[in-house]
Amino acid sequence: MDIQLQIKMNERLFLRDPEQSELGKKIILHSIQLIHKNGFEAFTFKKLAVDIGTTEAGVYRYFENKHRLLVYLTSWYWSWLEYQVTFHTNNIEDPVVKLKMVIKLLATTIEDDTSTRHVDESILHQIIITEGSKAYLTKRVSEDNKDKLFKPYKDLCARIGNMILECSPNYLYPKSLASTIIEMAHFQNFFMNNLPSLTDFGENKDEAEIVRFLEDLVFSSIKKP
Amino acid sequence: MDIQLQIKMNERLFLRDPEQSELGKKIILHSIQLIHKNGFEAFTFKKLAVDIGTTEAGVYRYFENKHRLLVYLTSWYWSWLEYQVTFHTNNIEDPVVKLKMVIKLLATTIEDDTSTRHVDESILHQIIITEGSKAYLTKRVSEDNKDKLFKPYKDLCARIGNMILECSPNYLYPKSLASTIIEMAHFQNFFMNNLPSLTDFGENKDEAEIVRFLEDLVFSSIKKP
DNA sequence: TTCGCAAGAATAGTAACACTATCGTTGTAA
DNA sequence: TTACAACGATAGTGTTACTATTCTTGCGAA
Repeated sequence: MDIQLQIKMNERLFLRDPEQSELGKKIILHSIQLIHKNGFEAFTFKKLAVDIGTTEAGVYRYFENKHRLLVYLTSWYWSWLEYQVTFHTNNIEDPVVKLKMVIKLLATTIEDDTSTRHVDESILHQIIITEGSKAYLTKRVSEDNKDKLFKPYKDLCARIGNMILECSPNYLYPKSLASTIIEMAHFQNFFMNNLPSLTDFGENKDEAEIVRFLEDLVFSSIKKP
Repeated sequence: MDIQLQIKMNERLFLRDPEQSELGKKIILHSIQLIHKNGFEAFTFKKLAVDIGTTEAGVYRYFENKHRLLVYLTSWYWSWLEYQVTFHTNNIEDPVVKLKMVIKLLATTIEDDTSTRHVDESILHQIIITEGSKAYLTKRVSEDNKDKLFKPYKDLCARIGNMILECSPNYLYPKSLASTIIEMAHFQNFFMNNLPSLTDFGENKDEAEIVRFLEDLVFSSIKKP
């Protein structure tokens, strides 16, 4: 079975749809590699163009600027992750089991998904950990939000919020708890690997411990008194 | 009583100590205003120099580059906040009351502290919310960490972790919970004001609700079963 | 009183970055 | 065959992120 997964992206994210051409796919593939290698600050369209074998102008035909490209990548990631969540929680009745599955998906490094050939999800996951929040921590948030650029993130958050309510209909902060899980799944991972004294996982550097921490956090909070 | 508070900063943060001269203090004061106004991405030493009435080269004599200046500001903020925590929890015996005070200090906008004339803490607080994590979300984290640039952040985190242990000596994740509180105090605030559907506080936009959420999160987690 | 020096002002210069514009080529769909 | 879209090639502009040099001023020690 060789099914290719295509994610429909918000058209405001790009000037020309990168999924629709070879050059476009190369831009996605190589930008992920370059950002992962040098970090978003050091990433430029010039370097990307050289890497691909095209020109700066070529890249600019697809994306307005590098920030938009980052928003595109994060957006793609959250959409893909919501698909993963849907897929892996399908047919599970117990909302507690569902929520545990979500936490695992959020906090565990994913193996590369072969159904999306031009994206390496495990590298993208690393990028989102380090650069993801830069997509919205800007003066442009509100504008970008009006253009619905953060919809995938918000959809995922809403879905997790609903699972929390399924577990515990009276819990007061489902959405905030959902965004907390999402952010902390990434931040605790970053801290564990880079500033370990901010976590309790510095010794083993084991993602499974982050999962346990998050499960403890969530289920203590939503359990009825 | 007119007592001036002076925070001893790590010398690697600057080339020349900005606290020791008028120009230095102006750099701090105006950089806070400019970053708040235009965001860190749009902030440049050129603009800062014009704003102050000096030259680019003048600013470069104090700070290596704008990232270092950001690290300086965040570092200053965390030191100042730890001082606030020490001050406001002094003589409080009950660790639960102490922890509640900390959450309040973290999640509530602080009035300007007149004992530090060249820093407006309430604006700085806003900056840390939006730009704070950019100080460490870089490829340079490990190097900067070796230079102990994040010590104030880590100290605060350790202190809160210890309070958590005072409340509940058997709790398994005091440091991770501490960093979670710190980060979420800021992120939930940012979300509330910019991406409200990621929170449960969009209607009233009241910081007190963030405090209640965090208190619920913390005390549910550390309460013994 | 002047000498020496550090802080800052003034100015200039460079490489990289973030774009924008123009023009020519090529493949393909009408 | 022709018309157009995608891309390559090239050029150019203003800004950013620095570095370097020279000059002025004020201040403390000799």
